[in-house]
Parts: sequence; C-alpha cells; structure tokens
Amino acid sequence: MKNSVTMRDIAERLGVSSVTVSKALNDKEGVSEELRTKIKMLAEELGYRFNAAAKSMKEGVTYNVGVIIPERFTGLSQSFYLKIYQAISKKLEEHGYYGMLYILDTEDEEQLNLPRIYYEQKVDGIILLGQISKDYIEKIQSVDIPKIFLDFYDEHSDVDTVITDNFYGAYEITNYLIKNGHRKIAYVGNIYSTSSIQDRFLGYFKSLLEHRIKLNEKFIINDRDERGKYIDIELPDELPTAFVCNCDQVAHNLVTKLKKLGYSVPDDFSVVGFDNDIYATITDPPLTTVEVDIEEMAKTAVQFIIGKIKNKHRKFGRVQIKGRIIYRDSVKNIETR
Amino acid sequence: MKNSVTMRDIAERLGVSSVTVSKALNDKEGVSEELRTKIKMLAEELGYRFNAAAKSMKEGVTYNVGVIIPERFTGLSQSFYLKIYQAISKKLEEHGYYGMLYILDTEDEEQLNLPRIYYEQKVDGIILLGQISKDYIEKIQSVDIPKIFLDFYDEHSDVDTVITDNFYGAYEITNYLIKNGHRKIAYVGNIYSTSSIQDRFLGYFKSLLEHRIKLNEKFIINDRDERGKYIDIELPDELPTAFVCNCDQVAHNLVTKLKKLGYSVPDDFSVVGFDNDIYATITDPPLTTVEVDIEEMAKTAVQFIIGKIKNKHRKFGRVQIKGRIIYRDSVKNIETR
DNA sequence: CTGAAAGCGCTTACAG
DNA sequence: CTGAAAGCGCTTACAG
Repeated sequence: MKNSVTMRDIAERLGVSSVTVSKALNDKEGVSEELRTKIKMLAEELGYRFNAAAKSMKEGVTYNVGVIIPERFTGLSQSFYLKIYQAISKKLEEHGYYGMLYILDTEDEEQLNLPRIYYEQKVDGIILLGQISKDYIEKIQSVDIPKIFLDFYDEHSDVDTVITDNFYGAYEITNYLIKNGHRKIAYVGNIYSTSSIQDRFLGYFKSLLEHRIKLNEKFIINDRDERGKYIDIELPDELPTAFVCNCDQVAHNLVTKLKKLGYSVPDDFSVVGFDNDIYATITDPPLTTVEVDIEEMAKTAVQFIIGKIKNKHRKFGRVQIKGRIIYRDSVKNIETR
Repeated sequence: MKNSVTMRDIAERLGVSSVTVSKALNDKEGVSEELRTKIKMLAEELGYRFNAAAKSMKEGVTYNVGVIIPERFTGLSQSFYLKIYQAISKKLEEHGYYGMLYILDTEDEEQLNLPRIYYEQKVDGIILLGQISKDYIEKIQSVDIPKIFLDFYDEHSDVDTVITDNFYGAYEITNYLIKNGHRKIAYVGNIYSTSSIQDRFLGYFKSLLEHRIKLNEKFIINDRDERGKYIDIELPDELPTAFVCNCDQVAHNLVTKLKKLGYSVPDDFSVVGFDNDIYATITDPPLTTVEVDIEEMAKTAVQFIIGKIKNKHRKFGRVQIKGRIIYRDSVKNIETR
C-alpha cells in the first residue's frame, strides 16, 4: 500500500497544505467551501483512501471493537451468533467503529490466554458474547479495557451486561398457555445448568404462582446432564397437558419423542420453546416460542461499549431486553374441554 | 489508551534506546541475550502491549484481512459461514494476521457500495465468501486490492478462487449409490440456478456415463424457481430407486414429502444430500451426504490471500477442495433385489 | 481562511 | 552490541 495516495499528494497537486486537506476531507471548519469542493473532487479522482492507521496512532485509539465468541458456540444451528454479530457490526459502523470477530478457541479459554487483539491493541473495547468459563471471566476482568458481557451474565462480577429477558419471556409464554386453558404445565430443562435455563424456569414459576397453580415437582423435567449433554427426556407418570421447554431444540426433541409414543402435538399436548431458532420452524408443527430481540440487544451493547470507550468510568449495570412471543401451531386451546 | 506503556517507557527505565527495545521484543538480532531478557521481563511487568497501529503506519500495512459475507447468507441454518470464518481467522492468526468479518448488507450490494474497511484501508486484502451479484463482482474487480473468492466462482473473471469440489463430490456419492445396486437414480435441483448445483449435476451425470446408465430427463427434478425459492418437488410418474439431492435441505424436504406419501426411507427410496449441514442430521433417517472440507478451504484461501498481499502479482487460479462422503442411514443396498 | 510545527509509537538503515 | 536520525500519514494547537 506504499503507493497509495495521501493527503499530502492531494495538497501538493493543489498547492495547499495537508492541514487544509485534512480539514476539508473531515468536514471541519477552516476551509472555504470552494477549496473544500476542489479537494474532495481531486481526492475522489485520485482514488484517495483514508489511512485509518495514521489516525489511530495519532489519537491512540483504533475504532475497532472486538467481539469475542467462545468456539463451542459456533457449532450447528447456532446462526444466532452470526446474526447478532451482524447487528453489532452494523451498529458499530453507524458510530464510525468496526467489529473484529474473534473466536476464542477452547484451548485458549482453558489456558486463560487473552486474545491477541488485546495484546496488540487492535481494539478499544471488547464485547464478550456467550457464556464463558468463570476463570476466564476473572482473567478478563483483571485487564483494564472497556468490556461488555452480552447474552450471559456472571453473578459475582459487576461488568456491564446486556441479556435477553429470560424471566419475563418464560413468564409471558406460560401465561399464554394458561390463557389457553392449561393448568397442568411442565417445565423442561436442567434448572441447575445455566443461568438462562434457571431464569426461564423462574419466569414459568411466577406465572404459576400468579395463577395459584401449585408447582408440581414431578413437572420439572430434566433435559441434560451436568455437562450440558442432552439426555433422553423422561416423562412423569401423571402427564401434564402442556410443556414449557427451555429452548427450541429441546422442544423439538420432546415433540419427536411424543410423536414416537403415538401422541399428537398440539392435540394431545401443547409444547412451547424459547429462542425462535431453526428448531422452531423445523419442528412439525412449528413451535410457538419466544423470539430474542437481536437488534435491540446489539444496539444496547454497542451503545454501552462506545460509552465506556469514551469514558472508561461509565457504568451501565445489567440490562434485560424483552423478547416477544411468536405464535405458531404447537399450542391448543383446551378451555372447552 | 494514551496512558499505555510504550517501548520508550521501557527504554528509559532501563537507560537504553527504544531501538534496542524494539529489537529485543521482536526477537531481532543486535541485542545481547542478557539485555533482551531484562527488557522482556520489564515489558511483562509493566503490562506493555504492542501498538499495532504504529507498526501499521510505519509499514503501510494493517495485517488485517477482510472477510466479506453477503447478508443473505447469515440467515437460518447457515452456520457454515461462521465455521468457515472461524477456520479462516485461526489460519490468519498463525500468519500474524487478523480477520475482520464484514457483512455486506443487501442495500450496499445493490448500490455497489464497497465496504468501508476498503475505503479506510483497514485491511490489506479481502476474502469474498459466498455468491455475490455480477455487478458487485465487477465493481470489486475494478479496485486494486488483493482478493480471493471463496466458495463460489464467476466464469467471466480471473480472480483467484477456492471452491469445494462439487463435481467430484456428486460424482463420488452417485458412484456409491450405484455400488449399492441403484440404477434408476434421479437428481434433484434446478440445474440452471447456481454454478454449484450445475456442477453437482454434472458429477452425477459423469457417474451415470461411466456406468453406462442412460440419463433419463424425467429424472432431473426441479427444486426451486429462478429466484431460488423452493418449490414443491414433483415426482416423476416412473419412480427412481434413489435420489441425489443438490443439498441437504432439499433432501430433507424430499424425505418429508416421501414420508407423507407413505413411503419409507431408505426402504423404498435411498436419498443422499450434499453439504453435511444441520439438515443432514435433523432428517430421519440421518442423511448420507458430502461434507465440505472447511479446514482445507480456509487454509488454502488464507495461503492465497497472504501470498497476494506479499506479492500482488501472484496468481493462484481456481482451486477445488475435495470433500468426503459421510455415511449415514439414508441409503439401502438393493443389489439382492 | 490557511499553514508550519510537533507528535502519535514504532522500525529501518546506517553509523559507531 | 547499541543507538541517533528519519519517516510512516495523519491531526491538534497555534500563529498569521
């Protein structure tokens, strides 16, 4: 790139100084409109491209924000992460920033290796996307760079965090089942596994409480072992009429199982999911579920990180972004039964 | 970041020059081992972080490579793109480079707006990932920056390209069907739609030719309209015993349809797909399919782009990366029939 | 409105 | 082995 056009080249051609060119191109005051136009036209003509590195060095900032995703979230069916990255980078661009997507591999996560984008000052701040190990959280906390947690949170830390409102989403969708006449409602998910599964459970529970429905312990159905691996879902002896699943994939598994047992959804059982990912539409019937508001999450995260880059002492706390229910065909109104 | 530690800080503390610090930290010769160790230790102690922007400016390069994906590929079930980005960025890192993922939105694609990472010299080269409009290809061709096309190609251009070997993959998987006794084999895909569907068709055709099986025109079954939208698959009057589908998603649709008609897979019909994406495992039975070698594609693309960054006149041509067949349960051996 | 000077943090080429 | 000087391309603060 040594051969590329600089402000100085433009300045020399026009017999002005590079200061003037800089002002003209950056729409700063102190240049006559006439000269500004001339400079801009010549820049265009010569194919001038701004040198971001020079500005970076001068200002001591990069205008890059790292978006870090642990490797294990890049597997099948996780297009959520690509979508949210897209939303983030679009928002960043509106503020004159760029996203650098960094996929943290499992080994580096275990060995607590910070990403090289940190060590080489490639970024002014970091958005951490997706649950990461406790130790890594601590490690990254020890480092003085603006950071945001997105889509997960850690109880022991006071990092500014943007998450989806799991509690409220599960609460709302359980309300919806109750409105459709269901009172025997099970929750499917290992409630000790992740904070989002737990919070969704609590939202479900609150809905029951509000409707004076007693929580039946046998209606809390496990879906995965302590290491997160899905296990075969065991149905209780006394069956509910509806299932609130902690995510669409588990709802999909459940529907498959119910069908194999000869049941029909939603005629015999209503089933709802969470996330509105591919499993929601691939299931037959398609699932009523809670959609995460990706746009809003990205927008908020970007707002926070830029706020912190500009003023490292700013605090935003933990913000929850509400999702919305997507109504499809997996719920039946049984009120008239 | 103005307050961060610089080489000069380290130099002053040690009473040496910053040149020496630079040499020591970069493992260049011209520093005694003793001094080098001292410098490295102090750097560590002070939490020195290298300033990539300064190096960039000095050398006129950024050590960033843009990976550009058109927006429409970030939808449901396309985790392929995140995976390949991951592989690319890992390979880049091995060479001291970084990936910048840039999602080109549909509007910018239509209006032929080049990404801002180009205009601001944020990257030294570009990997274009996923079929992009002809006009945009032309636009980006007009611009003098090292570039690689990945996972698609354009017949009229001579850009260096890395694609999966569609022809060979379809050829091999059709051979496999024939080895399992099938002779009436249909191909499912609109062969005028994309180059990969067409190439896969040709691989299928070659396999037929080699086995002296006549191509039956009725066995070429359309799956989408000219705008790429899936249409209902129409089965021919005389039915084949096996279907080669141009992708897993279409294979999934086909299996669903066959089941609705009361048929069983693979007992009544064998079905194979291509891509080995989520549809391959979500289908019941899971599909025998062709897996794309993401690692190898990424590695090759990175090798090419860095080669071109270092020497812009280097040419690599069009390289095809072979996939491999993943054997699952959607094919039945009917030889003994 | 216009521009000379200084500086951001590094590296290269050269001198000692 | 060590370092003074120059320069990468921009912007800021100031002078005219």
